[in-house]
Amino acid sequence: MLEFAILGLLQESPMHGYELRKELTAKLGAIRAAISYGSLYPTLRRLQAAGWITEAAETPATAEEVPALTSRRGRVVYKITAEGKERFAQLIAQAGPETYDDTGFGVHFAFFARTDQATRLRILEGRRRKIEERREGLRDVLGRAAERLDAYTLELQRHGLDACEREVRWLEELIANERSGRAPTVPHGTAGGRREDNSPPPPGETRKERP
Amino acid sequence: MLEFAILGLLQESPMHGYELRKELTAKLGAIRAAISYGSLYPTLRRLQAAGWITEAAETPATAEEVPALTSRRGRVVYKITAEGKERFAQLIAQAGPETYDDTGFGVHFAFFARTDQATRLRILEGRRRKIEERREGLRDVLGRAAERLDAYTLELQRHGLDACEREVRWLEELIANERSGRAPTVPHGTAGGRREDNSPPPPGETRKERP
DNA sequence: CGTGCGATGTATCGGTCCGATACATCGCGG
DNA sequence: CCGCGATGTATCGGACCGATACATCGCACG
Repeated sequence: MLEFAILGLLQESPMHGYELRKELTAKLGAIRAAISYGSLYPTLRRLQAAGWITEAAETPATAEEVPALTSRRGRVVYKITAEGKERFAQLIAQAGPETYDDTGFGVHFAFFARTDQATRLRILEGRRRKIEERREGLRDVLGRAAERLDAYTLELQRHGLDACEREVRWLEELIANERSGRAPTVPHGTAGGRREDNSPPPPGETRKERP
Repeated sequence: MLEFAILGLLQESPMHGYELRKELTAKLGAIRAAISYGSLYPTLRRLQAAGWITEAAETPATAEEVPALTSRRGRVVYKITAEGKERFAQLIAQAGPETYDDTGFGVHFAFFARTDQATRLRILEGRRRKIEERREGLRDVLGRAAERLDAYTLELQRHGLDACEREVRWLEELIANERSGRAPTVPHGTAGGRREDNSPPPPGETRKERP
């Protein structure tokens, strides 16, 4: 998951670890707490070893300079390689079961702007299926096993069930939207859909809407 | 977290691993997917080594019998020890930061029937605080950084924000309910609050309703 | 002027938990 | 009688977290 997210972010621009974490936190804030350095740095090493990212060595001020004072480690900027882009595309295409769990789905969704429509639809539907299953499980427990459980546990299940139903509805809207070929914005009542998205030209896909 | 849940469940009755997993799944179904054996069995060993649970050896049919045919491993039933109960009480009392994250809160909530009212209140309020912080973070991103993010990412944040607001409201209700000393049931429309819970005498608290 | 502190920045270590895998037993239907 | 799905215990490698350590930079406050 982290691998996927890093590869996705580095496609927008080269970054160093600290920055990467901040961007990750901003982009995935709805999904999970801040990523830990204890996973970030080892993963960066792994990706570099695999050849999917490379160090881009912070502009050393016209060479000559920098007399290695105190060894001056400085920030390590990473950028994605061609192989890395390939890897990312491959990770998008093949959807394992982990693509539909809470974190996996969230991360994939966050990079939908770099995902082609067919895949978006597939992921959205897979997620819906998974949530529907969880919902049925909760309904079962609330129906059949209700007597065995205490009031607090039951309340927890009810709240969970509520969240499931809500998410299914959300997914339905997104799927319908996606099928009709329109932009992602869902009619939300408040917080009217800002559109525009002046981000860097989404490479290849997403540019269905030709001006 | 797993340690806490196991100790909590084994207080209701002795169980073997497989059974434990099923009960865990039923009780925590709203929170997380089924627990993995890859964590369950090692944790059981750890708890046993610490002296918090012991093997209760499935009734060996009046001894003598069982000629070790094919070594007959059979099911291993665990039960909680006095030290284990102490440990559980201690884990309830001390609330670290992990008590308020999604999983930690869920697990603690699931055992609220074994938690005294003051602690319930403290946990509920801690959780509310945490969710409010997450909510503010999302509002910030949706306000300030909205232009930098693509439409899908924004939609994800909106959905997350929605979930936060909903959970805060849920917590408010629970807290109000708790303060007024009443039972946990939240006015939900459907599924009126069943009470009873004939499990072993909840130690000290929760037994407001004496027959 | 210095000094200390919070933000920036890289890195490791131990521990928890997951997913895959393996393997044995039991009861039941074909 | 055979297979197959449920029951049941167990291990291994890997992902990720939380705590911790340490170094640099800028600036506010004395």
